[in-house]
Amino acid sequence: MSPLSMANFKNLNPEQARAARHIEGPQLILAGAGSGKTTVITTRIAWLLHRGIAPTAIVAVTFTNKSAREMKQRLSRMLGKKALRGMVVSTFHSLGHRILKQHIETLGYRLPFSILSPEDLHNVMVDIYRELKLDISQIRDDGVLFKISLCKNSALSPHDFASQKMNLESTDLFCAIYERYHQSLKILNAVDFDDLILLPGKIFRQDPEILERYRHRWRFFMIDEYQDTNHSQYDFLNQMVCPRNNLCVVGDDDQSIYTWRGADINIILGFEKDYPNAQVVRLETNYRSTATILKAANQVIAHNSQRMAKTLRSVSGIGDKIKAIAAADEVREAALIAEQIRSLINGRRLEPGDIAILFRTNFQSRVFEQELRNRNIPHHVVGGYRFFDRREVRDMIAYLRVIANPHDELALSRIINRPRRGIGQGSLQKIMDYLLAQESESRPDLFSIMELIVHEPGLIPGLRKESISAIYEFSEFINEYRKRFSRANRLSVVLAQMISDLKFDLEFQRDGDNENTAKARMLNLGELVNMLAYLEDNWEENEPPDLFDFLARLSMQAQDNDEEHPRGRVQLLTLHLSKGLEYPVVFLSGIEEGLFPAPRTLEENGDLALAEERRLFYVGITRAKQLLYLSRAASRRKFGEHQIVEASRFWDELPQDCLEWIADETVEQNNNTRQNVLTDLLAAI
DNA sequence: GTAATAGTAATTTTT
DNA sequence: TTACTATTAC
Repeated sequence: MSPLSMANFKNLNPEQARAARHIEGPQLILAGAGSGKTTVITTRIAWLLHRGIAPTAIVAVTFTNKSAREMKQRLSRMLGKKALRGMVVSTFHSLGHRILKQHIETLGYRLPFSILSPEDLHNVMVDIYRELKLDISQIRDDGVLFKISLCKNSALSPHDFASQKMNLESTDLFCAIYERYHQSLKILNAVDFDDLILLPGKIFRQDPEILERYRHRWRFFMIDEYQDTNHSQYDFLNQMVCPRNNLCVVGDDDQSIYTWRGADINIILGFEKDYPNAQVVRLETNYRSTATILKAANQVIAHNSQRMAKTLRSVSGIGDKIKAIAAADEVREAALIAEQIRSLINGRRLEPGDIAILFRTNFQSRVFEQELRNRNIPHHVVGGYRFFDRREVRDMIAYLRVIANPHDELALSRIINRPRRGIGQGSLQKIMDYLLAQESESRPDLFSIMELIVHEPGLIPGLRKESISAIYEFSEFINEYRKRFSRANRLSVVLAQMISDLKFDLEFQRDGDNENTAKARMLNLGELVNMLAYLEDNWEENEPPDLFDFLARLSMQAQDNDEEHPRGRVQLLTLHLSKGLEYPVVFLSGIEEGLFPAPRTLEENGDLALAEERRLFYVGITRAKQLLYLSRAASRRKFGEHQIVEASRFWDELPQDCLEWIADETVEQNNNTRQNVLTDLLAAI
């Protein structure tokens, strides 16, 4: 063994070492929170390489792009970049995309294809509802898109899914919608997120030769966060792994928090049945948190009945008590937390970056932002209002999508009149009416119709002359840039050129933006250019990246570019996003009935949902290394109105002797009967 | 075809 | 409260 790997093993406890030394066959690592699983994974990969296994034979799958990136960084620090050449470290979705990029044509799609955003999918559904004469405003309430996604993630046929999960009369309707949905996607030459997993599995089944090629190349698989695997991922993976079953999975059933997305905890619970002779290793020593924090975590999770029993042991001291805060309302809650943070930074020599504020729902972040800003405490909202949600950014991405994939009518109709060029709703509707009247099998796409119109101005009656010449100029513009992008050796240069050609700055002024917002919007577009330049500079494949690669990256990595977790700032994030992260100080806020546990799932799914919410609580608690604060408000503004809220049932599940209450003076005063008057008064300030 | 206004609906969690 | 939609006036 090289001295390097010797040193690596020395730092592991016996169980960790046993897990890291495993090479062939199936292995299940049950890794409790903070038990050093990342170290085990990276050490095991080092061990595989040390034993002469080629990096190109290893695939490590993570749940988020962020953890993929971190794993890569850790590995290259340990072994050097060279040693990792050709190793796949990615999310399930990027892995699927990699395969589709090679083989999607066998399913009748063309390259490049588009990956549709939730917004695009909604638009697709609007058309389907119109066609079926259904009420468009019900799309959201029906949750059709959600159901379609769940159906795909469960690897069920629409019929099976519908008959299992819905009542009988809606089964046919669901199947009809499902079928139309896929026809639409096919016409757009586009896939949704779930297809990135589902379609590769389909290709494998349809074409064993392709599957065989991947089996030959990839011989060792490691899957992180296995408890969050869904059936479609399981199927995809299972095909590649067979028959060698060199599969090492790492997970913790207590941290399964994605069943609403089709993840099935039974997959990890059934691992030993699925893969007989599996080596099972339990990591129960926690190196992260104080004994007090762990005691709370253990006691909370013990309320769940269906779990692989385990208890985390602490190696740290007792530590401070858990601080509990009950504030008058959500503004006071945020203010108290901000004040605590201020004194932690001043008194305890903590950096803002050591601190995180966690919450159940995104909208809770606003008040915190406000209060932190008021006190000049540097902070950052992870994943909140996303860069990619900005209108101008989405517009520019739509341009790129049309240029890359001419069939992408969704993107095309988004930009056809942006900047305004005189092709308004009316004209677009006339064209679309004409299109929809064509036979659906052979119907041309919007873009080629536009070119036809130019040559044959009478094709669509009632189209104004001005509109026709605008259509001409627009399609010329797209064609010109399609040419430039395909010839360019620096895509980012062409993109910058295109942005300035489009004169978006003038458009922003016309929108009535003031000078500052217009500038900010231009800066956002500039940021898009930077991202493309960054991609070009750091591309590791042999062929240089094209627009398709850039777009894929944008849709799959939307949430985490390098700016996503800037150091040195208080981090604000949802509990879901906090999984896998740790902070010296954690504030877990809004622990109230009606908020956490979230009420909506409780109605539908009862105990199962409550158990998942509890796991989420457990995840939150175990993020903290030294100090944990739990808080709630007595009143919270909902839809602009104050409502009295109760303490969450989770409070009762905590060891009360570990809690130390911090008083909010306004709550003390509220013990008078003037409760409502006071909260209202406070809110008015 | 565009801009301004009034009216309405909404808050789980995300690759 | 905000954010999005539909209607109306220009």
